[in-house]
Amino acid sequence: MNNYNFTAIEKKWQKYWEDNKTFRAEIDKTKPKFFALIEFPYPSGQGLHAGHPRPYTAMDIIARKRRMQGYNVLFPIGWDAFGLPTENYAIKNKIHPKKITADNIARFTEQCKSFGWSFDWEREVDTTNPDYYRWTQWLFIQFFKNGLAYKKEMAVNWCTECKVVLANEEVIQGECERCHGEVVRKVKSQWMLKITEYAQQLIDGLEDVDYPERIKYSQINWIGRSTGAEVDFTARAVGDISTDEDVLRVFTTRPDTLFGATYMVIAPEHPYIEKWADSLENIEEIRQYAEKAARKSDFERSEIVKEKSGVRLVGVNAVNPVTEKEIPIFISDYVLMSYGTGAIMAVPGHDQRDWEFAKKFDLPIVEVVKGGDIEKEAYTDVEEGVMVNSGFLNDLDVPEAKQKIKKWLKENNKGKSKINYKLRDWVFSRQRYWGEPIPMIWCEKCGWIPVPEEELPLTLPEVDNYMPAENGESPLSTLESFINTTCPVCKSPAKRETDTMPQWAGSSWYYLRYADPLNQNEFVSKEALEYWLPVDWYNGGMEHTTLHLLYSRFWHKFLFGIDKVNTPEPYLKRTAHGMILGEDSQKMSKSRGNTVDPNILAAEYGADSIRLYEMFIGDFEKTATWNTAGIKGCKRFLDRTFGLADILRGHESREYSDSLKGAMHRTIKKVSEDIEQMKFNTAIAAMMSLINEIYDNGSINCAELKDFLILLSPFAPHICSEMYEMLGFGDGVESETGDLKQVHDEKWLDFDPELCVFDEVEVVLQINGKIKGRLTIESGADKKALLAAAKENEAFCAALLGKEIVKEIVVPDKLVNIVIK
RNA sequence: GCCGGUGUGUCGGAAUGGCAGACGAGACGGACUCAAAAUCCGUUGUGGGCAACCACGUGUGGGUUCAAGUCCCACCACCGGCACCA
Repeated sequence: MNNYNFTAIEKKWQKYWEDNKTFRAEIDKTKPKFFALIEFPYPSGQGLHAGHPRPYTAMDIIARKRRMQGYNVLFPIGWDAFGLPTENYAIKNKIHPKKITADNIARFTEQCKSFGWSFDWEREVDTTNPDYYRWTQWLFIQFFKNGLAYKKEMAVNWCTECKVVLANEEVIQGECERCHGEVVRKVKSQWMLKITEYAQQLIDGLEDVDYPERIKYSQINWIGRSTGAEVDFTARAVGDISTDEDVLRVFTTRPDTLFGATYMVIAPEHPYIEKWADSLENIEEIRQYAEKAARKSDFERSEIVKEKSGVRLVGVNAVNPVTEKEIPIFISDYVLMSYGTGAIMAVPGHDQRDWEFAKKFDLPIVEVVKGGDIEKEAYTDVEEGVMVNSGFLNDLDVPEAKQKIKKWLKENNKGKSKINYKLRDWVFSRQRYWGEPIPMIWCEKCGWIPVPEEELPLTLPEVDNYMPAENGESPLSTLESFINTTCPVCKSPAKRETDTMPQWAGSSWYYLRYADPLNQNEFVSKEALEYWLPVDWYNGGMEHTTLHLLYSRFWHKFLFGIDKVNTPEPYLKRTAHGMILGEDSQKMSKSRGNTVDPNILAAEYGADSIRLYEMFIGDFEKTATWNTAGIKGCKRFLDRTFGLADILRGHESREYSDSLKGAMHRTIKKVSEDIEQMKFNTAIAAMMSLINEIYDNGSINCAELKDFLILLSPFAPHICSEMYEMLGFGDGVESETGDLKQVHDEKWLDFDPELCVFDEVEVVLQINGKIKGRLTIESGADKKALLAAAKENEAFCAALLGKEIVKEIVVPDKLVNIVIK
């Protein structure tokens, strides 16, 4: 058998698809639409790597199948092109990032096209194109106008290497996600987006979408809802009744344990510390502790997890609102200013951290819930346990006590029920060049004013040096011509914001732009929106679950709220693929030298072989280890597919032959169902089994080969198109020559469930669960017939002879098991 | 520490509670060839036996069941996420 000439074939069909705009998507209301989305790539200088083709081929298979099922498919591609690596490369090589980006996109485009993915290339978007980021800026202004973008002085994560502010989510174990530089805390004025306002909606919305449980679960955990109560304690200087009482508010999930609160702890950054400075005898010690805590990154703060540290505020005490006893106040870095109110009531009997702290500082531990041994550890069980030492709460169980104390707090104006979220607002400012300029103007008289929408895009100006300024500000801050402007409201001199947006900005709404990428008047037209949205199926990486996926859901919910989009959720269905590791089972990286260039392999084995291999490598949802040797099996399978032409018996047959009919129907069923569940590996295995059976059969007829090509075409579209044309398949299968007939114009195949079953099945005969023989019988035989047939089996009978039968288990088409004594 | 996931031949991996190892890779033997590659045929979990066959076998230990890779309990290892969240 000759190997097929994949180089020529793949070029030919790629050119055909491009010339004929085969995969162009246009609104057609006579057809159901299907919006298939992949995570658009960051066009890095390294080019496509082995990880890209896996998710892209997977969605391509689904998109191609949907087209054959009669859907009008939108399957777009674009470039998430702002970002640090490009900027760092620009700084190092003194090349404009725009130029680098253009080169990278050109390279990526060529590489993507050589895999034959059925993208609509006319809808390409590029987040760095002013026609695109004009609308990213416009969207920011909508956030601002609706009170969801605000500036805030805050301690931020500062990467000492990149000299840039990072979002909490970009800090990995105290290191910068990108450069692994040390991250410390630094106070800066930052633009923030109020994602917290959507915390509840982001949780609730998950009920209506088809996401895997593990994704819903991580998003819910990330948002971190907890229900409890805010309780107002009072605090005042010791022995000085003339001073005013201050209200020290805490958040607690255990208001039922209020009688056990024997001290309080506030965060080192708590504003009351300076307010109370005059009353505090040890203010210097307190300030020193606070300063030390501030210098530590969150990582370092959490590293000292075993040993609790803190300083007592000498001179100010608090009063527990129910016991009315005076209790001490401490500062400690285990209390975070960013969560709750920055202050806690400490209940050492029933919270392990408080318990450890109390042991260290020798503070009273009071049992208020019976059930544990608080000498040894805190008793935290809320399920069973009865209140004690708790005044009017005594003898209630925990849930009852929670209800009663909340009522009491409300009636006595000492607090109220409260829901808290771990989710924090999104730091949206970057002091970098290669990002969308934030379209805001600072006017001494009018405050922050957005750039008038008709002046958008606010384009990135040319600079000589892309390096952030030494003080950490954006390179734009050194550009007088950019900074100086006039206030759009009062026309007096004003200054522009010099921060740019984070990379997540452009990717938070790109799926919307795909619906209407060339629109110059709106970010997307109503008509396009109503036809194409929401996205029907979005596949991407697990690593974006709590970042990109949550951010874009937030933007979408905001837009839904101001009536700019028509659905509450952007994505109906989300799936996640596993990563591809290098041959050494390590994450692929240039420094490890274990990267794989899929284009080099495609040149050697053919794009269809690589597509197939990446789908065959293992369970799509799990990480997989690359093994170049494994491609051979897929290449052989395609060679054998091409060889089917040699054993084709004429062009007459319109129906499957008796010898292959069952196998054909079974494979159609298996492949159809497996694609829907993204079990591509077993779908391919089924087709391999079928081809083995065809070769065992010795020949194939025209109906069988044509349908085999239809089935395989989403996986290996080039070879299938070629054979389809070569063999003259199409409307009339008898044609010998054929015009350019395209396999993807065919209808996807149906199967007959009745024909999927085998005529005969082998049934296992067991005695006490041990296999004693096998029996071939027509499939579907009922229990009685099966048992009777089993008892006629000689070896089986012999084993049963003279034994007492206790039980007979018969499973049709599977087994007969007889339990004997 | 907490949460989630995974653990099956030499390797990648299959198995609605019903014949473990589909499919592929690799290896070995053979055919073709001057030879090699490619291709084709066969063998390939472990131990025992000339054989048909027998015993054992899905991280470890227990349990449920006529029947467990699959369900339950405890543990171990690895991978990923989170890091005192009141």
